[in-house]
Amino acid sequence: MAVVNAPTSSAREEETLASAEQTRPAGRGRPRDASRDAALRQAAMEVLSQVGYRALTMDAVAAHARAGKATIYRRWDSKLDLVIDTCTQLVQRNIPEPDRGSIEADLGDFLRSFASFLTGPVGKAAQALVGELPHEPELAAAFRESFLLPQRDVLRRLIERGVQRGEIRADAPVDTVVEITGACLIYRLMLTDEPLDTGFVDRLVNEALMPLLHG
Amino acid sequence: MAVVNAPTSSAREEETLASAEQTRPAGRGRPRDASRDAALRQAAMEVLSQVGYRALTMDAVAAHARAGKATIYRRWDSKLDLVIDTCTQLVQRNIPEPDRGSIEADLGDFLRSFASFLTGPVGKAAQALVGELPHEPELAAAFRESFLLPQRDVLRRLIERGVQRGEIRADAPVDTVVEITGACLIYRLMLTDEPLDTGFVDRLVNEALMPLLHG
Amino acid sequence: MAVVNAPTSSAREEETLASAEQTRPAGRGRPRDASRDAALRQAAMEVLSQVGYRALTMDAVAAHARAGKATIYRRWDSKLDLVIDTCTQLVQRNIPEPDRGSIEADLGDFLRSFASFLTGPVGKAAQALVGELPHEPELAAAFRESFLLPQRDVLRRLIERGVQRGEIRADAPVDTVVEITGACLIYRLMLTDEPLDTGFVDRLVNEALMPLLHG
Amino acid sequence: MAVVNAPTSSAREEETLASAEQTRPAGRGRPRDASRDAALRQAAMEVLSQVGYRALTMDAVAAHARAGKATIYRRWDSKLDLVIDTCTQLVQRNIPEPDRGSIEADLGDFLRSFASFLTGPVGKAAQALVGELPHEPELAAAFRESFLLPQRDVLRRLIERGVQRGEIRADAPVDTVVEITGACLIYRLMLTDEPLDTGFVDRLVNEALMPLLHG
DNA sequence: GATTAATCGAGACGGTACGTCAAGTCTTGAT
DNA sequence: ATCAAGACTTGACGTACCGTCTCGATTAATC
Repeated sequence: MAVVNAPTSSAREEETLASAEQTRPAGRGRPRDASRDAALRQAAMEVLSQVGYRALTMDAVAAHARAGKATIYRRWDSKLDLVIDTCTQLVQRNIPEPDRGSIEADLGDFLRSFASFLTGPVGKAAQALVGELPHEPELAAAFRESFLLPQRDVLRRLIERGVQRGEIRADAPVDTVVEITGACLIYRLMLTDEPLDTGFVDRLVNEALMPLLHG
Repeated sequence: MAVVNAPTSSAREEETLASAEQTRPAGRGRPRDASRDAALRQAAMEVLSQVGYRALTMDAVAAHARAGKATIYRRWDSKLDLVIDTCTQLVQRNIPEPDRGSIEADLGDFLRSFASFLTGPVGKAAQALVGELPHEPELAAAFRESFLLPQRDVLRRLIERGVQRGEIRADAPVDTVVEITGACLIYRLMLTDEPLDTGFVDRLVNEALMPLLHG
Repeated sequence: MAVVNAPTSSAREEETLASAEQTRPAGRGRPRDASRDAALRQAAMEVLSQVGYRALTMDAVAAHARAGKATIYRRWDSKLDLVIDTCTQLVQRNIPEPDRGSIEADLGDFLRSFASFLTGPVGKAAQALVGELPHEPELAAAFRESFLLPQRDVLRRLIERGVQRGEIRADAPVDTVVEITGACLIYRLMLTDEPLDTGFVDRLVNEALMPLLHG
Repeated sequence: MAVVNAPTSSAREEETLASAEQTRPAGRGRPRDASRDAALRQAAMEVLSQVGYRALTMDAVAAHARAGKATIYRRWDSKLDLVIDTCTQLVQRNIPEPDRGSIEADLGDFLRSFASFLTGPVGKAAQALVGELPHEPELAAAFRESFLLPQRDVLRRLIERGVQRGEIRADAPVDTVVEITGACLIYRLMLTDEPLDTGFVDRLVNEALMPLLHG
């Protein structure tokens, strides 16, 4: 998977996609125009959320960004690579971690903000990638690392703080609650035609998460 | 969306995809060979589960079924249409409804069998379609009707029988439990690299569903 | 090459296309509808003179004649076969042989009538076939036998009568004159945009044919 | 009709096909690879003379030239267009104009070389196009301009030199002789199974053309 | 009069070529 | 070495046609 500002040939697969931003060694010729990165990613995002992954064409992205296709392929190896990087780029540091002293308040805050984030263009883009996951291990890894894990980790920390505060019983099924939470958000986002809104989040917290945690 | 054995132009969109099998009004020419329907659907299923949706080509399906491409396009409007119909066709009547007199036993039975069904080729195919849902309203409707609703309905009936038997408190959050169940299955199937197996199902029932129902 | 009213499998290649009309042995089932022959030939002729050989489709011919394609293929082996037979059918007995006692009058009469015949639909059809001649030996043979030879023979007889009457010197280059005549008619018909009309025929006779014959 | 190195949309129909070679206005992208033009034309010529016009497929031409089909369609609008251009390209400057001081020698020289040219692949290709002439006015114009007119013009000049030298009577039917000559060559080339060889040319000159010119 | 078999229109069938379009690579001149 | 532009190969797309086959419905000759 190509990495922005790194020679395509360099293999640094072990790194996280998130830390992809990196500079070319030094170079003798004209330096890369960093503004093209942003323009291309934005173009990709626009096209992706408008027509979906399958109907996204590299020519369309190039045209949207008034760029040449080579300028894209100099940065990313493939259409898939471009889309992955574009999406993960946006997820980074978009996950706030509330700490208001109450597990119920923290849960609500976090889920509401995460839900509204998923409702945006990133959510649409993510959905477009789901179909590719089984046949693209790299994509699958990146997807989990960028979309699933961070949300999971924040959530787990929230709950653990609640445990330490004594709000939650010690033997609460944390893993299960975390999984349920992620699953329900994604489910509504991608499969159901029901809204992923505040009402839903509140109901989820009150009827499922809190009861399970309180035992 | 084209319907087998009905002229493509005929609009009977209101019907369920499941009941799609239908005969042309009268027709004086050579009738459609019903065995081609099956052969094509099977070929589509094979190719789909082998290489995924994006890499599935109509030529490959045609070759697999020893059919001409026109024979495919006579029945379905597009690659997407073929795949949708092929999948929904398979989901029908694959959902058993256990009734062993105990909500816990019924839940376990049902989830185990549904999970193993999802793990099969149909699940793989379904995943390939998720990315298209936002841009294909018809597909979305068919998907929900075939994949989501039947499972939901069976589950709800299971729970309601439990309520009637007095196993479950009357004010249990049935809708939420139903949604959680579906969401968790799909989540594991499509997004996580963790297995959708018996252990997972049992844990889900014991740690989440039963507690929520018992209150 | 198939022959009307004869089983396709019967090989009677030695016969002239012209004598193609022939009856099936006896047969037990429903007899061929002779009126379909004519309808199909006429339909073929119409389509051929309208859109040319390449753009002629069997479906179009069938539709024009309100016939099924099988009804065509029962009579002719292929598109080419149909067209050949249709054309040669029309050439037969369309070549009058004038005998007014003067070579000049006979020549003029004959060429005028032949020219007007060529100007009709048969000429258009014939032109459509020229491109196939090099790759279809059977067609080439039929074409020569039906289009070229009869005209040549009549012409040669006309000239020989002139020789016998003493109008023409005995050592006139008859073969060459005959060839020139045919060549010039075809040339104007197929390649030139100049008309194949009475004026042209008269000029040909006066400026070329008669001088050559008189020496 | 498309023109090499000119955008297909540009309408410069008034120009001769022969002068078709032309450069795009300025163009900032990668310029057309001129070597592909030649490779494609040669491939077309090879396929054409091997299998004929009808059996010529664009895929075959592309494969022969190791080119993509898009590369063909970027230059020519259709199979017919490709073939026309390929042929007319070859005719240009293939017509020598002998001047040995004697009409008889000049005629013989010219006809022999033209006949041997026609006997080659270009002649075969030309034949394949005759059937399309009535339905393709552009083709017809190009065909006449490339195949018919140049030969006619050279011939007429030959004869006129003979007139000026006093070899030929002033009132010789030049037009008719010219037309006869072209007609007889084409006739043998395309319709007859008799050879278009030296013997035929000599006979034509001796028995028809010279007598008509000498009166 | 019932049977039989070949015909009829209609149109589905396998196959092949069509002309279009997208992915990813390469080549211009210019910066 | 980069940029925009766009030509390049490859390969799938969905359409159209050929020649074959299959359906129900005629239509004679045979039984």
